[in-house]
Amino acid sequence: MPPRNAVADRVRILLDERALVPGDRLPSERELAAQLGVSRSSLREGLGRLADLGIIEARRGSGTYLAALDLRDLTDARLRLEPYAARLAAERREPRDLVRLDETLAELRGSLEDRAGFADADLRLHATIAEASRSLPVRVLLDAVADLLRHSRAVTAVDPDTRRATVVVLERLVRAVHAGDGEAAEIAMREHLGHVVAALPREGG
Amino acid sequence: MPPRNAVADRVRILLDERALVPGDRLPSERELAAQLGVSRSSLREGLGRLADLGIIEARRGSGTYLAALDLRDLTDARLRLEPYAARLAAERREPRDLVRLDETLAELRGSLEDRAGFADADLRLHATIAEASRSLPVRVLLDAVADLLRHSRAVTAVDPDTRRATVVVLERLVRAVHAGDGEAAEIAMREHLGHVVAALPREGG
DNA sequence: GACCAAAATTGGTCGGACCACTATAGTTCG
DNA sequence: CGAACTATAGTGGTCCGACCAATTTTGGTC
Repeated sequence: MPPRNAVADRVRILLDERALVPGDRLPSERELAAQLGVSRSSLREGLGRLADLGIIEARRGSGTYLAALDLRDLTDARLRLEPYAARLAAERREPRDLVRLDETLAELRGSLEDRAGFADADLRLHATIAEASRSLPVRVLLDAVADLLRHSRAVTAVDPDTRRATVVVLERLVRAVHAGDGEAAEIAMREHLGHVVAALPREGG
Repeated sequence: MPPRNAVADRVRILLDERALVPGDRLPSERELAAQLGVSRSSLREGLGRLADLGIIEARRGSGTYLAALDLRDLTDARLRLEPYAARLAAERREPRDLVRLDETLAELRGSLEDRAGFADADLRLHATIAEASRSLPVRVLLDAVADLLRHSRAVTAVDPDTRRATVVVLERLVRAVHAGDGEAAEIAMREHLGHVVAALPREGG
């Protein structure tokens, strides 16, 4: 997994807590650093990561602002990348990947009534698939996708029934990875993301 | 376009000049900063970007090392993403995108005998497509791809004839974007990348 | 109200200090 | 002589305070 910046994650959480919307201005770097209890240097390292991802935009002399993100575009991009990652994972996975996948699947089954926990386990499953693909580009790109996703709590199914359906598809995906069946894994992932698209909030009519 | 770090680019060039191979150790941060004439803080900002991309790996107490990159994996990932970007570009492009595409195409035609210049213009064309897609995820992801690509001079056709063939396909791509024909743009991009795959150096057999 | 200059605020860069960890060279001991 | 241990120097990671550059706000002037 690419290196992760703890400060970036904390900033993410903070933005989420304050329910900032695109265009909103973040607190100044000095203030944010104070609030998080880290130095401005470390904070800037985290902000830089978010800026590289296009999540925030810094304007010298003015401030740092939250950028807009179209969930449909993000899901469409995932729809192109992740089925490929699933195929690679099925073809290249190693024993430790299968163990992690099984564990994560168990967590998913145990979090059917816990939306946040379910979303968390879902992210972890996707990360494991990326890891198992043994492809640096895939890992880097899907890591960026995950970072973008973390900014939208709206991507997880609201009702438990939908979550149950999700688990069924993911079970099929994991089974395919176990079996080394790249084709089946790719199809399962595509179906899974198709459900994500369907659950997306409507827009513009 | 996502913010870019000038220091990261200079480090990239420096690594390229010294012909470092995966596993090689980079100079220490203090030394590298001195060589580039920037502060260690700024250098670290650039290195952080490269580390996020998985291009380098820092080991505390030991040093920073160049990671390995499988060009085939990278091209396969592009093959999934870029045709989609081309489709979006055809559907969403604005007049200024078309102007830039035409300019870049002209540069390509003029650099048939200049391998480095050709590679440069090629990268710019792909960046313009990403920009024209008007999709933040696509721009972020393809920007990362471009960063990974910049580490491999081996991706450009060696002989002028192949470059000529490349231009023909890219002309078709640009024409499709002009016409707003997403399907044709996607197909053209796929064909273009197919040629890239075919030109990849053989391995392991 | 319009315009302009000064001041405050903000992101960007810098240099230095210290910490945590590693690798290496010396030293000691069996 | 070799192995185990111990300084020691070197490395990336974090922090701090200062200054620079650009912008925004403020206050005055007409």
